[in-house]
Amino acid sequence: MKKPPSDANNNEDDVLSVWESVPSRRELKKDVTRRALVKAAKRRFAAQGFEATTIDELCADAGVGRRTFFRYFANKEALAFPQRAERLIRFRELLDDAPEDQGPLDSLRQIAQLFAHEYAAHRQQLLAHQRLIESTPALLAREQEIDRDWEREMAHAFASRLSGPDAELRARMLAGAAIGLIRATMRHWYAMEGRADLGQLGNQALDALQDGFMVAKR
Amino acid sequence: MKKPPSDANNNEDDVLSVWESVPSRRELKKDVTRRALVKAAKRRFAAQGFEATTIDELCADAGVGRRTFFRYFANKEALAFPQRAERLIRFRELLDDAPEDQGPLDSLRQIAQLFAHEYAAHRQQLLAHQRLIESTPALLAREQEIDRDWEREMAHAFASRLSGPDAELRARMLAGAAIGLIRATMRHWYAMEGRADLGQLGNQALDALQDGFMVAKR
DNA sequence: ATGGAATTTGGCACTGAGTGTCACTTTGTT
DNA sequence: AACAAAGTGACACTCAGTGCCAAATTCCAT
Repeated sequence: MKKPPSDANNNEDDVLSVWESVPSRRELKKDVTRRALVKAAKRRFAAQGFEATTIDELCADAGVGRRTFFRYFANKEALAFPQRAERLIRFRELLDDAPEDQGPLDSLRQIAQLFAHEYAAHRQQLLAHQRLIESTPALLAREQEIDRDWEREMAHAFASRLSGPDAELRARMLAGAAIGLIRATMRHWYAMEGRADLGQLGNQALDALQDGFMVAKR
Repeated sequence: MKKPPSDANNNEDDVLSVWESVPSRRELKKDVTRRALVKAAKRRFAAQGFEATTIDELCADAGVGRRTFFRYFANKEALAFPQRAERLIRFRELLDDAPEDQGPLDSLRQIAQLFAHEYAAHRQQLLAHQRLIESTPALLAREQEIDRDWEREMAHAFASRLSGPDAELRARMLAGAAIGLIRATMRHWYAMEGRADLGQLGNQALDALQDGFMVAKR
């Protein structure tokens, strides 16, 4: 669970690799177990649905004790978002790596374009995943939890780029509006079975956020 | 569970009352039970916290069988939002009753001002409630579920006021951004212990949504 | 290679949420 | 008063999630 087992003696490998840990035998095995559980979940969720799948079944599939399962995943829902942590980290890095001289929304726009391409490339997979989520209240709740993670990340990144007295507040407001807007956009894309141009949708959405929702006032 | 027990014969009472049901003896009793459960929950959640409170305890407090509890509330979380349905209905009515010649965001602004006043009036109560929610993951999830209800309501109301080809999409985007923005604003207000002027915060938030988040682009 | 320390594992027992069923009671209707 | 409908509570059950502990595995130093 901890990266450096002991820093008394370092292998010579670490000299070149920039602080990337060597996949010790234990780590390898854990990875295998984790993958086995995720794989089993993937199959069973698709075949039987989320709620009808019992943790015991998954443990049996993966050849793992029931108690062990909960050392890998905090709960059944976590199985449906196995990449949650990694994705969040990546998003943070993208935000951090954005050019200093770029406005928050411009950075976000650029990142959105990147994701739009990736999503288009994995369209079928994503559609199936979303169908699972949307048919399962518990998973919808988790998805929103994930959105809050991303919102926090955005608010943090934006706050460091805004100035003024209530920069913190404005950053949080912007992040909140952005994530709400993005989620709505994604829902639309999913509703269209991923046929719409996500990059274009994203731009349209961020345009509105940037320049205002100019709603006809009669 | 159904409003008209039978429409073969109506009491003469119904002639004047505009489709308001008479609180029959059964309804009265159900109301008492419901209130007893909510009251018990209120006390115990405040005293022991949400998770440490067991449904059996609440049933004992209310003098009600365990099985009966689940006929009144779908789950333990529902106890923390006993007004959920009523509040949603009221919000819908406020949206519906908004002047025809008013832009969606202007209607929203007006409703926000109304809520701002009410929230300020019940500050202490709301702060306590929010503290409970924010200390309980399960309740946070439910709160977001409620936000989605409100978002849907807004999207529906906005869609009927927008025109153009993708009015539906723009309505959903606006609603998504609005609810995200409002939630962020509320969090700020709660974080300030409700000392900030919520009406002013709301206006500031909606200004940004209407005129755009003019973020410094260097 | 080997022994001891640290980590991982899985079995067991337990709590608590939520559901199906059914007999019993209460309320409404005639 | 009698019959029907609605509401109640007890029982039994499934399943998620947790604490505990002894056995197994991996790591590390010699």
